[in-house]
Amino acid sequence: MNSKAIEEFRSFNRFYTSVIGLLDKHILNSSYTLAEVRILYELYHGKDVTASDLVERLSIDKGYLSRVLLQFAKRKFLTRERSQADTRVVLINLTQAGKKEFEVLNKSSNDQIKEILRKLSGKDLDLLLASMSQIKTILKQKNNYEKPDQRR
Amino acid sequence: MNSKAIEEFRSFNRFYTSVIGLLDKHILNSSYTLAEVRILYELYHGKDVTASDLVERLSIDKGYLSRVLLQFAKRKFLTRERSQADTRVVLINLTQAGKKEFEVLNKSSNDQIKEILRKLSGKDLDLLLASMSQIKTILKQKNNYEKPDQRR
DNA sequence: GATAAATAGTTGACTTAGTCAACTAGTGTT
DNA sequence: AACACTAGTTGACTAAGTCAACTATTTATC
Repeated sequence: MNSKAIEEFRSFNRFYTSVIGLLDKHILNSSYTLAEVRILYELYHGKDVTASDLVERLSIDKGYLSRVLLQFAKRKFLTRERSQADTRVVLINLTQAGKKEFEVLNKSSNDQIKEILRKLSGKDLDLLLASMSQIKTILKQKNNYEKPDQRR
Repeated sequence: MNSKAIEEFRSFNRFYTSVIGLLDKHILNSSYTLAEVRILYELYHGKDVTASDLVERLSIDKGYLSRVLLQFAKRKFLTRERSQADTRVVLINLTQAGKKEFEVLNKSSNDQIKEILRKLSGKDLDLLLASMSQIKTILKQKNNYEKPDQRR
């Protein structure tokens, strides 16, 4: 099979790993774990999110998650209330403080990316976004990256 | 500024993070750390590599690296000899066993990617690779992802 | 040419993120 | 009612990575 293609694919992966690494490193200066940021992201973008939802979406250990959520609760970033329908599940929602916290992180990430994009010409920016969209649609159609394997 | 662009960029990053995560998870089944695999990769693709080289290229802690290299040396995956020119530096090279070890890992990764690419039509494959190359050239020109900040 | 400053790599001590398994409490199934 | 199953918590642990101090050597400065 086309080993050139494989090598190019892997070359891109290495390259993009370092891109993501750079962006992540930036966020990590904000004294939050990557996992924590992702959790905040999910909570910010959903309502009545459950721990199981997060476990599934983020492929994170539920024990670990439980502790992270406990920390967030202590810091008043979120509220947890038992579901009426099923009292085993806890519905999680960000408080105003939690939303604020996420927004600060989010803005900082946006600013960093803005800085990167600002350096590009309009044409390059268009090309870049088109290429990204292209890759997403091609890889999404056949594979299921969205839902990684279940975690305990 | 164009906040749509930022959101698309970030959306791609999230998506590709999960792609890479999936690929990495695969390698991680091989009882090697990601860092270890990268180290093997660098050693395989270069000769007389030094610890400092690796620290710079992989943005890895030199203490941690030192221990990983020690393990590899114990397992006879590599040789370390003092440089004549500068006796502080140690020149690292993979042994046959080390090369073999990397090749096994490498083949396993290749097979996994082959599996992904196999599902694509020839046209999609071309588009995919073209998009990847596009992204690389656009992002590389203005930013320096290749050389992350120095580590101690 | 001696002394200071810098660099390569090692070591020890430690922290933190994440894992694993066992457990409680509640729900669905027969 | 008994059984299996799911949601979430807790305790015990480990691997990965960090940080700082140290040795040995090289380079720069006076």
